Amino acid sequence: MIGRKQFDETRALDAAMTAFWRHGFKATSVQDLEQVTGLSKSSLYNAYGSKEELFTRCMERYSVLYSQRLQEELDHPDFRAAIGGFFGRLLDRLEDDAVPNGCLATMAAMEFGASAGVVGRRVEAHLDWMRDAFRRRCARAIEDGQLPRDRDADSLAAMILAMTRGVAVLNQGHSDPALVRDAIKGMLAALDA
Amino acid sequence: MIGRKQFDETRALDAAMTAFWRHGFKATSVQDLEQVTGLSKSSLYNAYGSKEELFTRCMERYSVLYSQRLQEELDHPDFRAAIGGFFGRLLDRLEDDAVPNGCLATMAAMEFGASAGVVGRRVEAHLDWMRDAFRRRCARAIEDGQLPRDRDADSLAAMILAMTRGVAVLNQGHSDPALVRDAIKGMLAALDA
DNA sequence: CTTAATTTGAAACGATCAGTACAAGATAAG
DNA sequence: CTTATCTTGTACTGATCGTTTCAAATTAAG
Repeated sequence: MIGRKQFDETRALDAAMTAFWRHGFKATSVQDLEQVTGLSKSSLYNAYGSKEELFTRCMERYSVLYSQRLQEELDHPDFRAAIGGFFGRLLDRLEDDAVPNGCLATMAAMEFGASAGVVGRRVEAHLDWMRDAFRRRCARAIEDGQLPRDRDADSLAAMILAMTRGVAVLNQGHSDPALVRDAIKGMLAALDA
Repeated sequence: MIGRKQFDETRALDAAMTAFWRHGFKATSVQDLEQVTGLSKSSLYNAYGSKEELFTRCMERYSVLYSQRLQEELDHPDFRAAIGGFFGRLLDRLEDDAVPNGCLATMAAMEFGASAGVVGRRVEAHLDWMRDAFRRRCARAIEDGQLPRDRDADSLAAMILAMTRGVAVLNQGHSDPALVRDAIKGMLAALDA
């Protein structure tokens, strides 16, 4: 098929995102991307420029589709319900077979590190953005008395952020789903005390 | 140089481990391994069999050199000091420039997943082994009254395990070392309450 | 000294990698 | 209908991938 563009860029992006998410950046070849998107090399390079640019587009899309939705849970007025809801939905997603295990952003963090490259900067920005959402929610809980006044929103938010990365690793690296459930349960119990 | 073996296998293993740790499995080529070990392909393949076998040897060595040492901190009779000591030493290591960022086991978990392969099984075993150490320490704290009786050692241990993975990801994916420090601080505060 | 065992360097293996060149084919504007 | 523009399929690029082969070189045993 030739002439005007034959495919839905968003649909192709989703397919590529899933492939990266499942296997990582390096382990996903351009040939793999051809298969999952149904496109040819020419179309891929014409539409996205390079494998790395396509990956960053996938990270953007991942943020919109998954991270943003999760953050909405934090709006719940009850702090405990907000955090519980966040991790509850995260847990649902981790156990959903229709979606890959682990977390694309966490995978990118481990594979690219805090490098000077485009991806590294995007990883860092993603972490900052998520931490900020947690921090705001914790500060609000301290303000309205749902958390003791002597709690520190900054460090609490950093811990919650670390937990999101931790459960992603456990979900990716261990076949027992109860491990992630227990970790979340343990965190919620610690927050309650 | 030919005849009897010309190199120290352990020294070569350490060099390979560091390279894998720094760049990941796929991103470390056999050519890279030749460079950092100073050995030729023949010697590497003669000594270790394959890249993947060499990697599993590196994981074993990593366990001995780093994870075991960390677990010794858990022996401290005071629970809070035990956990604080564990994460304090972990933090020291993460901020030590002489050692790569992140964590080899966490990297392996993300790169290989809970796959059927040899590495995947080793990742799972590593997680089980660490969780067990935390669980035993928590159970002891519940028994001797340093933790409330209604705490659950299983889920607490899972949470602590998740935190170890989480801070490794943050250390790898963010250039600000304060982020990891804050996360640990937040966890210790939550455990205290 | 002879012989068997072992390690090493060099070269090559086919496969796969990301990326490109280019012409054929289709559309849209005139 | 003509022409300019854009997309796509095919083929190919040089580089690099992990691994193997093999003979030269050295040692250890008989």
